[in-house]
Amino acid sequence: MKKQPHCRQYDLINLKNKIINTYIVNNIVIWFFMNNLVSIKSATLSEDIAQQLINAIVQGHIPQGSKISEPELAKQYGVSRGPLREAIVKLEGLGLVTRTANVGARVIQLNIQDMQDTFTMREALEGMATRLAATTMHTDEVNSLYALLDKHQAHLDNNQDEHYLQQGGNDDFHLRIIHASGNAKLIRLLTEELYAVIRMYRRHTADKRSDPRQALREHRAILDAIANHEGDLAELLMRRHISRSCHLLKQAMEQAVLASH
Amino acid sequence: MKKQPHCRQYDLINLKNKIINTYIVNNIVIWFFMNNLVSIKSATLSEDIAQQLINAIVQGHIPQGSKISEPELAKQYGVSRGPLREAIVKLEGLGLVTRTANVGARVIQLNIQDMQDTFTMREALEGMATRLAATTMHTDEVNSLYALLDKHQAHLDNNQDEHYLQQGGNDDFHLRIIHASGNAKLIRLLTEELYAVIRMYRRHTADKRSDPRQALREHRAILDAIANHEGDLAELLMRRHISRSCHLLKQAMEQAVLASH
DNA sequence: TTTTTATCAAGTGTCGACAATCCTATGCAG
DNA sequence: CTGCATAGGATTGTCGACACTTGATAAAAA
Repeated sequence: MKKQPHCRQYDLINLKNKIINTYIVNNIVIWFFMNNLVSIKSATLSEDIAQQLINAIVQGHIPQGSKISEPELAKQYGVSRGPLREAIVKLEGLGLVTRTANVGARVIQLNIQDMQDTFTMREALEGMATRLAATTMHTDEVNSLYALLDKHQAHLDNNQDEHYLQQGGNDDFHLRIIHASGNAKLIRLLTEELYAVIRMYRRHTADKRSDPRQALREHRAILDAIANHEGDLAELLMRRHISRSCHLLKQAMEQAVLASH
Repeated sequence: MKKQPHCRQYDLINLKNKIINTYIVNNIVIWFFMNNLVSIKSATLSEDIAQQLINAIVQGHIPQGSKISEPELAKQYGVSRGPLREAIVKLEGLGLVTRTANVGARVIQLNIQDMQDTFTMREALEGMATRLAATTMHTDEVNSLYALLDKHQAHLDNNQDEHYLQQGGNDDFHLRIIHASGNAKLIRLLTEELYAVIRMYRRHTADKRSDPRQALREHRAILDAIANHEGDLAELLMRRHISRSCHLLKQAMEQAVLASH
């Protein structure tokens, strides 16, 4: 078999008269063949392992507080310890594990104090993102967000698929506002680093206390402020919204602690 | 020579009737012998290399935008490529370098947009830290900070050693407020991750426009608000203070760009 | 019994080597 | 001269092996 030719960043290559479009985004290689997705994989093993580890930790397959054994995981994922260690270093940077020299890595232990600290940071950052979005967001993007909220409303009225809002749907609104801020640093920190821990907290506490209708009302108020380009108000409302969800999560965690005794 | 016994975390060991106190803090090993500092070094090579690389980049010994060659640096620091790679992964997490698969790492290129994005994040985070500090700071800590500002005032009145304020002295005030917030996540992000890039920006732009007396006045106003436990006001003042320094830095960078043409 | 010391397997930190990929230079065809 | 294909050196990604540390167990001393 002929050796595969080079695939460069955002490159269009011609392989035996077949047009293959190759993208490399964030070190993830994506192959299109005649506009159809052919293959998608990380360019390096360590990227791959890191992503798998993040998912495993967030979803609880690797329990919180447990020790991470390098030889064991290496065997499990079928790689050597080199890429695995790189992945662990990355997880340490994300705050998902803590490492001690000559001892090893340990998955973080969730607790109320840490959760509040995290949500306080999120409050500050996402509040700022909302303020920025309010000053720069275009009318069509605002309308698109209104349509998203209408869809959420429809989901609630039909009283079906309520899980959708609790899972990804609720995040859509937040993520799109964050991206609308246009601040690359802010986007990276909130969406790549902080959200891993936040999703972990939500995953591990079945927050049935949260009221989707109340959340939707707050989302509408925030979007109204953005549509009117009222940065101050938008930031204030977003901070209150996050602070409130933090409070609810705290109650759920306290209840879980009581139930376990 | 007898083999050295184990030195565990926060351990007190007895080596041939000599009392040696061993601390391991943040993977940095510190040895005391009869209350005198004997030796201090990182527990692992990668920690050591990472710290040296951070300093080299922040102080410009490794120029911005330059490519990082693993074999070259490994030879230079006298280590193998393994620990060096771990250090580079860490630097990527700090946002000091960007990595591309199969190509390598590159020191970030400073520019005005990135600087503004960074300072906007800092504004949000340090504003929140100031708000938290205003609600929790004790009287003695407030007085200690007033003493610090008086010292700064004395430095200014003597019109000597003005460099002290520009360098570390100015940061003292900010760092102590951040620590007073009591939010561990916030402290780590601001002091360990963000400040590396911020120091890099200040280092590479001789910001002679900044007026130490004005900065000192603003510091006093912030501290007054903290002393009165006015969280809202303290946050507002800190954000304005940071926004102003961002504006000055931007002017300096624009001037530097013009001068280089 | 209690405390100290020695021993040992498991795990982590580090290294050198090989395979895969990228970048540059050279040659060739048009 | 320009554009494309190929070849080569240099760099990155990955692997297996070895030295040192750790934590626990067993032996020895008080």
